[in-house]
Amino acid sequence: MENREIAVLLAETADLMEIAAEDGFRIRSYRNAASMIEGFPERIADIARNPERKLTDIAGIGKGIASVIVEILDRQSFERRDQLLEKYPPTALELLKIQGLGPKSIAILIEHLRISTVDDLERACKEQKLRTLPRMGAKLEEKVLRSIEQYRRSAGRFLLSFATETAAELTEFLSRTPGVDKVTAAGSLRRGRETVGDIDLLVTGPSATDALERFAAHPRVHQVLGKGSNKASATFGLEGVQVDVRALPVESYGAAMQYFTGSKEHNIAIRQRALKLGLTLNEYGLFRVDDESRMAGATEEEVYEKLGLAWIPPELRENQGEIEAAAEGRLPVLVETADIRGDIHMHTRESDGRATLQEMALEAKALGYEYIAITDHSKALAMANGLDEKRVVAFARMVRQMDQRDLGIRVFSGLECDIRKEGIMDIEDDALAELDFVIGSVHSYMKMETAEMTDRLLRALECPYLKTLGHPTGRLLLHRDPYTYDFERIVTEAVRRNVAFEINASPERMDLHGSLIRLAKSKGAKFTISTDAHHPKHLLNMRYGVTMARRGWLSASDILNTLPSEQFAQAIRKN
DNA sequence: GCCGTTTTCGGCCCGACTGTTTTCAGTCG
Repeated sequence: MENREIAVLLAETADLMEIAAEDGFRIRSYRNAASMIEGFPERIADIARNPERKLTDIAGIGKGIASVIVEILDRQSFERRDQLLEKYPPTALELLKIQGLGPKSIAILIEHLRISTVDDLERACKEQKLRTLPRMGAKLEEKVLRSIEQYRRSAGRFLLSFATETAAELTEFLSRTPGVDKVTAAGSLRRGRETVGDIDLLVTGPSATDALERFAAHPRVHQVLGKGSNKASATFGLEGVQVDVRALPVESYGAAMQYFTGSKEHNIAIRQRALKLGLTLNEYGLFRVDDESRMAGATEEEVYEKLGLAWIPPELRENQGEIEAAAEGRLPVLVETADIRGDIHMHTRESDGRATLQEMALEAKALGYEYIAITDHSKALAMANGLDEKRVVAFARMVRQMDQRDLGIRVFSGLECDIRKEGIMDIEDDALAELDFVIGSVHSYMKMETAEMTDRLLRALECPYLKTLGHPTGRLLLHRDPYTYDFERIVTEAVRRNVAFEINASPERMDLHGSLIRLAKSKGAKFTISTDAHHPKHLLNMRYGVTMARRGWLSASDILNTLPSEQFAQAIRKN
């Protein structure tokens, strides 16, 4: 059983406990344990099995949850969860995703109206049954109906790239308000999560509140959800993403940035730390508890500093050890987009790309890269006009004979070679030997059993020409789950064979996930970051790969394509 | 249910907004 699955069981149980109105602190413990487990770099199942290790050594896991985990590993559930599921239908968890309804209301709806699905809820609203219940009225019925519509339209989450572009559009728009000095995006967008639920924009300046009016009147605002003197909320654009704009006094801007960037878990830990120092932190500033005097608030740096911490990059703020690292001065220097010297996964018209090698190379050069690798598909992807051995060899020769001085950028001959069902590389070794750089990727049979997929990848790793595993988990965000295999085993074998892990920067993939990157790094893995571009404009997506790398705590030295061209060529030379 | 360099018991993060109220519970971030 994987960490993510254990975490889901604990988190869902916490939700049910909330509906059952159990002790809030106990619920928080379950949630906390779930989030620690989800981000934990080792497999919890392995630790539980190892007699020399103790689950209770993990922060947030004590005796109670340790025994729950053992039970989960044994039978995929545990006693308290079973009891709650007898009382409440599992579909009740979906109701929690409806904005405006919380656990208390849901408990009442289940008890009085036997509501268990979103469809039930919609019917009850339309039949005006909610208003018969305590503390519920006509306005709530309307609000819930709107929330249901929103929920169905978007499933509530959006790609980071979409949120980034939307935030940029609105930031530009709001910045043009007279008397507005600064507009900044906060929230999970700033932390670089691969999907975000809503967009938080913070505005400051002498007339910051004018920006709220201006926002509410924006032609692409779909529906204003609320507007006061400090905050305006609205759904925006065709997709209906929720945007919150907050106006803040300049002396609170840093505290607000800290507060609204989150994560929730990070903030709780930070505020606990503040209390231990006799301080209290809220979105307006850092204050002494005894005389309420202001200690900090204008900038984030000053808030962290007064708490005895180095400034923590937003990508790390998940309460996964970053606070301890900041206290001890051992935060990593994270990789930046400017560190990347070459994009080494891209396609051309030779397979399913939209541009020629020259067009891709010129765009890469314009972006300041020193080198690229052209990595078209192999023949298994017939639909993509993948290359067979003959074309592979011809392409490698063509690149070798090409006068690259004219292009002004070095071009490595590469291939994204399909890893076939049995783990065999799609192209014969003697053809691969002609190339500078081979990526191995899975594109088919992604629903294999874990053990079978592990064997498949182990077999692929035996190929002496393989340099990188492309999009290593195959996930498509909001669309397709990652395929499963024994990740640690593959990491160990990849490290032994000097095969790197690709961090695929395509906004639909952002594959690997941050916690897997961190796990792989802890085992000594190396990485590449590439866009998998099928068009020159896709080369701009590099930032999303770098964001993922940062969420995996990587420095430039962990990443092969931060090397200068000659050293990179050395690094990918055949073993 | 977790945790501890004051503690193995008694704490556990903080504030705004809203709707349904006549003083506040519930929800959200």
